[in-house]
Amino acid sequence: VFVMPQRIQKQRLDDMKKSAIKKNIRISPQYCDSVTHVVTGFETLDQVIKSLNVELPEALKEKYIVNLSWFVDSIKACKPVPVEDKHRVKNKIKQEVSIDEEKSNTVQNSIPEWACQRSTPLLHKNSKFTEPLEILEKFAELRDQEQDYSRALAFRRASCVLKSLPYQVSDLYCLKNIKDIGGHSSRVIKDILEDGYCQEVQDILNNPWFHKMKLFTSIFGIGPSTAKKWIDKGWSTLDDINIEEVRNDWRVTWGIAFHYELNDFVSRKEADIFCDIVRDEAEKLLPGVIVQLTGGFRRGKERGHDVDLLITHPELGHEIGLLSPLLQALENRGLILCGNHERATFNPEVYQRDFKLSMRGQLDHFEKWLGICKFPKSFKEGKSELLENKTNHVKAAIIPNSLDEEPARKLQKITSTIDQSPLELFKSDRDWTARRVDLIISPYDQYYYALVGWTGNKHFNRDLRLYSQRVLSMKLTSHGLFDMKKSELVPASSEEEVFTNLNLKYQKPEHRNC
DNA sequence: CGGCTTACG
DNA sequence: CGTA
DNA sequence: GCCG
Repeated sequence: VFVMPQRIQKQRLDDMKKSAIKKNIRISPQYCDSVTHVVTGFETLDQVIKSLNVELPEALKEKYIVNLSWFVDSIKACKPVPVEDKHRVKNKIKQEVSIDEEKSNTVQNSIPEWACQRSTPLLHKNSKFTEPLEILEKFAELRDQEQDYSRALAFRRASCVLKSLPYQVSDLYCLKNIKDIGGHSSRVIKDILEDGYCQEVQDILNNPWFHKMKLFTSIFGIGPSTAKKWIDKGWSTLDDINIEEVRNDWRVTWGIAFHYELNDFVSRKEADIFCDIVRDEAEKLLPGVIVQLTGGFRRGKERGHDVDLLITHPELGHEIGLLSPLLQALENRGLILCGNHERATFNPEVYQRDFKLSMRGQLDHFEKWLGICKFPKSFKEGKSELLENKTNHVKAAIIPNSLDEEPARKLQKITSTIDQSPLELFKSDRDWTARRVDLIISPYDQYYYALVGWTGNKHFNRDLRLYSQRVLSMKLTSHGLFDMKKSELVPASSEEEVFTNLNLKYQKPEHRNC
């Protein structure tokens, strides 16, 4: 037996040779005519021939060219075992090429260039690459310098295309012909393939600045800019934050006080129960109303950071005026902590510029409420009926967005309606948990565009909108689709129709986790 | 070397 | 600038 | 950062 040393770890090679000699398997120190078996770490015959550099490759045909498994089996059996098919090293030149072609063909055929043309499930086979890539995305996003926002996008696109692959990436060859994975992302994937980790990513994870940024930007109302200012003040933890020095914004005030709960996960059960309650209350006010849970939960996630509810009515216009009494009803049930009601503002000035004229024509009914709700702890066990007789709840601060009030007056209104400071309230004995909630009202003729927009995810929307613009010369928003060539709105009466209008295959919500 | 989703407060 |  |  001659064992070719290439592609075999030196220690392993020595160990195996020693074992073989012990078992009376004769090992030849070099290749020669008397050799009957050639053991190799190479995968194809042509590599073997090339490496042996023999004058007469024909002579090889009379010998067994086998892989390490034959050698291992033989050592186990204490004698050279019969050569089976699984042991043979095959001349895979042709096969290899055809596999590669096949791969690149399937890549070209089944991996379309736009994320909105692909199916991207929540669970996929390449998390060990996508998670580090998304660390790089987050880092670039937080760094927030000149081109960083777009660099973040590039990492997200690389991650996104890997999520849509039906197979696990096992070598860099898998990446050939795949778009959006360039030099940097390839290097990250290569590192993970070779070492199991990527040092660049590890450095970010060990970077204290990154952790401070992540902590501060996780506060509702705090973005990269404010977070940086806070770090420059020398603040590192939530306790370092001096509330006196902080922007007087209701989101920040409540966001800091309830940071722990707001960053906890909302379970699907809680979201469903809350959605049912809102639907009940809305139905009382407006029979026939549609209340749809959207966001991550609609995409199949079991946990989320907020609850998004999209509300409409099949009769166009019937949804007008629903939100205020609905919020009142929710407050009467002790469910509302604070929030901001964005009333539809019909501003004639927007008619001054081009296509927006058409987009905004139907915009005057747009209404939403972004806020924090009080979810009774009973939600988690699924006992929603308990909250009916709740009495001892704190009065809610609903901030009206009406034009006759100055900002200062609005802020005063918050503090005057609340008996305790947010922090005291957080520390007090409660039977509820603070949860971020978005309530969105949509007129029915915009509803299916709103449904797509509010179902997300964020990257799916970005991609969908860019695709609309670039490929179709159409402008997509959560209010509608505008054909810029024909200068007209394209209606949709189902979610499927939104995709048809965009010349796309329908993607189920569960497949929009880009 | 330009472009990177779109809209609201 | 921050939110979706 | 990656593409056209």
